[in-house]
Amino acid sequence: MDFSNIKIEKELQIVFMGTPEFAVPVLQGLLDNYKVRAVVTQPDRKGNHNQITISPIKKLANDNAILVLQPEKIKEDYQEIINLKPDIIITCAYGQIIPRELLECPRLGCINVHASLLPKLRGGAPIHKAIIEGHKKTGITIMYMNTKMDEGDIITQEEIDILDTDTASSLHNKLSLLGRDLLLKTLPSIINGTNSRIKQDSSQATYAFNIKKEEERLNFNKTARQVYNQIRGLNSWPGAYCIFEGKILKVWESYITENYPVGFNGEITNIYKDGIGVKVSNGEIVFKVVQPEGKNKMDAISFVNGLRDKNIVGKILE
RNA sequence: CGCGGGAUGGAGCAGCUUGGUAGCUCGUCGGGCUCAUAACCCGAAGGUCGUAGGUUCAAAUCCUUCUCCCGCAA
Repeated sequence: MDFSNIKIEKELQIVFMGTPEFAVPVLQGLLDNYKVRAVVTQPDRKGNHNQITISPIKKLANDNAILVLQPEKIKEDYQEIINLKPDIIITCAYGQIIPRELLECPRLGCINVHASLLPKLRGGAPIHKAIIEGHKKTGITIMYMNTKMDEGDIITQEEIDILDTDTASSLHNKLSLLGRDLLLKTLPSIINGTNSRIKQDSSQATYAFNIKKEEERLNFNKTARQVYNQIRGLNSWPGAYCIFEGKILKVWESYITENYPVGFNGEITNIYKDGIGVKVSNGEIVFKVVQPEGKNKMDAISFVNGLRDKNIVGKILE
């Protein structure tokens, strides 16, 4: 065994930038194999009431006694990172565009772990969009960063199938682990300079920008398949919703039936043993797990049981 | 102190304004009917009404404290 390489790697100055749960396995993988000099993550945010939410990455960094930096605007506030003289910066779902000065700082460059097969699905919500748009496969791309969103040169990619039963949450977890593995597999070649570097074909690019509130709302004029994809594509965050009697009703789980009910799109067709049937343009979808405004998730039957007027067949969801 | 909803048997809710024997739809268990059933009928178990304190003859209900959950907004 040649331990000299490992020694060099251990002495690398690695800075990791990331924020949500998706980046946690990636950072953990790095920690298990390398020394991480510092972690950059988004500032703490105020949640409900006064509760302050710190990012999962900050939590992990704290547990490992690693320096944490949380610039409000990385675009202006990056000198502290440069002062660390990083050899390489690794980002994964950080949440802000990294400025040129920082990109040009590390001798091995800035590399990013992105959850799609670039140039497809550039942007902040590639996992959600892959499911919502009904893609059959997606994957992980390890790439060099530039000043634009997910447009840098590709180092390596790995593909994964999207199952019909996948949700954004399950796909998120698979991709997160795949991202970790692919990064660890690729990193040695980046460190010794033997990696490949392929320009993206921007004419093939598609985009997956962050989900807007309006994109979370169900549209029952669409097909059962489209509604189904939207529901599982937004599970377990932020959730698809519709309006029932003036209030938000989130829908977490559903399935498609073979029925072709008559009536308006959005009309409640039936109360089944395991859910609420709703008419859509080309058939019927059944809501299995829902969540009324201000309440916890519950199975749809419990929701019906708790209603004052349980006779909701014929009512319209908007 | 960003805005708002909520905590009541295993689940989901009502009751609180106008204090006075704990209610509804389910689930569970037992029995019945049935070729059969997720259907129907009969019966039973199961709750210190989130925590702590206060007012009162009497508090799920009124007042105050704390904890936790959730929607929106960031």
